[in-house]
Amino acid sequence: MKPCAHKHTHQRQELPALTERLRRQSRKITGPRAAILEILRHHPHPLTTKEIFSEMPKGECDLATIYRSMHLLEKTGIVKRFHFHDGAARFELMEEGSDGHHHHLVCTECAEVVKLEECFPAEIEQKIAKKNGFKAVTHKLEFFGLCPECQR
Amino acid sequence: MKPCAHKHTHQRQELPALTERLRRQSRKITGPRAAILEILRHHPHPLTTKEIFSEMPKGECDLATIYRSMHLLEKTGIVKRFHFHDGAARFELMEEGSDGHHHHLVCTECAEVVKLEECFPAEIEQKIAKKNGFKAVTHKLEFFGLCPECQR
DNA sequence: AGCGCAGTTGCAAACGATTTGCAATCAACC
DNA sequence: GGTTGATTGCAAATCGTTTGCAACTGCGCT
Repeated sequence: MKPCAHKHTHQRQELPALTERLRRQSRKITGPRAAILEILRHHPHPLTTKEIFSEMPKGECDLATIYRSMHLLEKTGIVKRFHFHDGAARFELMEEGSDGHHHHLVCTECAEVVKLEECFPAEIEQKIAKKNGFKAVTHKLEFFGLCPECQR
Repeated sequence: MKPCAHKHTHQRQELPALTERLRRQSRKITGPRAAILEILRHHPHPLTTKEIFSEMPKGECDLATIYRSMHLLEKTGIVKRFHFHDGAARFELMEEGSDGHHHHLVCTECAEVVKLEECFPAEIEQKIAKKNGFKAVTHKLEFFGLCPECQR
């Protein structure tokens, strides 16, 4: 996996603000959880559990703990889970308040990830829902292609 | 998993036509492969490997063989692989010639699947590709919601 | 500053989907 | 019908993830 060189427009969220969101849901701020949030704060891509694990100072916590934490963070709306081509789930910090719905453009070669503003047109989604009698319709959408670096 | 009652507009592909596509790529027509194609022919939804396996007359072939066959059929363009919410890959027969690109609307409750005609607007996809300097961009898109049956 | 306990953790074992090594078997061409 | 490389069955391995359980620890209460 090549290093990625694209620019990030995120403003990084502060750790206290993040732990506050946990605390507000009467969840404990533990070492592993703080470490995970720290890592996510410094990596503006979706990270796999394994990647988070290996970023952690010398196996500071158990893999199982990370899996459990990711479920908790997802449930409390602090991170969002994504699936790309391989089997592993990836996680990204969510800004507070936003529903976090967005999509990615992923390089099939080097796995560089660009967060996108574009989304599937709501009118068409509604039409699809109505035509088939479905309710509460959402979608999963990811784009794949060759990034500038990998096109040669 | 409830039985699904929606109407299918597919015209079913003939088995000889399917095996012919295999033969053309100098692949052998074996018992397991013919059985898999037969099962896919009669089930117009995306099926998991397990589902194909259990449709098979009294464990006629090994699970590993089905996995291997699905890779072969995918590589030769006879089936297409889909991923829905759960971990398991699903497979659907592709019509010869068509690139088979299409999407589904999946009930989150009963897993009913509707094949969709709608697709992500090509102009927007091109704009995304150009804006980020990516080439050969495609997308994965699936819709999820509550089907009419499950809305109560 | 200390207590108590529900919430958390580590560890190891269990899991489900999928892959693989290997020796036996078979489809397709001669 | 025989040859042979492709294909299969079987069992063991792998990968991502989950779980049972006993030990441990935030943090609200005193």
